[in-house]
Amino acid sequence: MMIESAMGGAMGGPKRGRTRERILDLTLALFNDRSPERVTTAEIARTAGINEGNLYYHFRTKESLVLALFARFEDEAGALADRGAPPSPGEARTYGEFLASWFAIVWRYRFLFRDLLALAAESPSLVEPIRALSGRMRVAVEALVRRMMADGLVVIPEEDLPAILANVWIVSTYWAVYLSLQEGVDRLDDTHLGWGLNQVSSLFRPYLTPSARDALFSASEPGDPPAV
Amino acid sequence: MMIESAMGGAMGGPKRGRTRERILDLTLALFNDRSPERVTTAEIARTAGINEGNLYYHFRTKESLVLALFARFEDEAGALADRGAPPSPGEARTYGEFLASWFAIVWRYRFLFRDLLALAAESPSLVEPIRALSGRMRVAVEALVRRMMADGLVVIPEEDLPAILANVWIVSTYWAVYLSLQEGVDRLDDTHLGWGLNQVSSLFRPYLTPSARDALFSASEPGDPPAV
DNA sequence: GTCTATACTCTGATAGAC
DNA sequence: GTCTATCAGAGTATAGAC
Repeated sequence: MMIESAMGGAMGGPKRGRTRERILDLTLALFNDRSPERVTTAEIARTAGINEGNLYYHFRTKESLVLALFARFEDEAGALADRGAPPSPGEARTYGEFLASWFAIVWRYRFLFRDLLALAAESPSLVEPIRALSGRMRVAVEALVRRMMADGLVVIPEEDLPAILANVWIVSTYWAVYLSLQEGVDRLDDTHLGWGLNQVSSLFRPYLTPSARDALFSASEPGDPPAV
Repeated sequence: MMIESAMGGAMGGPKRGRTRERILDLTLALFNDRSPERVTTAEIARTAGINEGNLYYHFRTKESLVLALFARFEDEAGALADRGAPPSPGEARTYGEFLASWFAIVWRYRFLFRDLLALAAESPSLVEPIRALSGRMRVAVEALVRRMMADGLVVIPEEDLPAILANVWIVSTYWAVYLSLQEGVDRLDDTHLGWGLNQVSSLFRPYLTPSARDALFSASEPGDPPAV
């Protein structure tokens, strides 16, 4: 991510110590397509065009691949969470953009979310990081929503808030499963992100103040049906 | 379920051709606890107190165990879906009870929902049944909601309905993951069902007419926090 | 119906030459 | 850094006696 620019000259060889990154990239793609359990190290090596022994030079265990990808994800998600709410509080559109950023990250690393419990069970060292990150996002989302309330964009009874926040987490994590299963979408792509965003924003819709209804989520085109 | 009472006398031997059912029962428990992928046939046999060879007499493949359990689930879910909406339309409480029945079934067979996509990938013969059943429930839920609308319990703009129905599916399927991950509930049990029910009903809450707010979901005690 | 013994395959992982 | 073996273990499944 920030390593790219740190490399010296020598653009000659297509591989310049980048094998590791290449492996991670295509492993992410494979894991997203199926779960890690159903992707073998042999397949990863073959896809990378290298030998299995070589793969194990770069990653001594299969789990370390998952760990490395989680670290990548954590970097991106953490940066977003720390950045917290969007810079200009009054600007309604930015809320939607924050949500869109979060969605894009979750989408990029969606294999992590397909079966979080299984992931935690197989990589116990991930249990705490997962929980921590999940909690961090939960706090960020709550802060965001409270700012929306303070800005008068939305009116939510205090007692309704916890349930809504939990539903935001659930829907923003698992909308893709619904889409691929119920709507028969075999291979999801970026165009379906808008649909997921709409599902989440629909959780807030009944609470929106009239003025906010127009401004909010205008970036994600609320009414869009999935491009199936 | 209805076989129990059909058995003749001979209560002497604890096993009376029931080994198969016993296997299914404990396999369901094991699968619910971890996914099928992480439960071995050896473990199933050991838990059943029988030999592995014997297990293979009753179920020639591991997949047939999953298939048999899905068939069980399908029976229960199908019966509920066909029964459709509750008998007495005017009675608000019955809507909540229908939802509760659905929840109980999903809960009993929760391993099927933990990673539906993986399940479909590994048992291609389940793809259509899963999709069909999922669609059937979708229709049943929509009919239910429309009756609630007709009965004046709830007021939902037509354009909001599709998103809400999708969210009902998503939340009612994956609330348990949120609970165990975010709230740190290690072993979920029936007492947490109320929490899940509340999450789903909270999707309708802002649309409820004042009179319905009191009557509806009174069985599930809306405000209940999870008994963590 | 149940057990013993065994076969076969897949997969993650290691050792060591180049 | 990369490749060629090669291994050990797990896990599904079968054959056949009782």
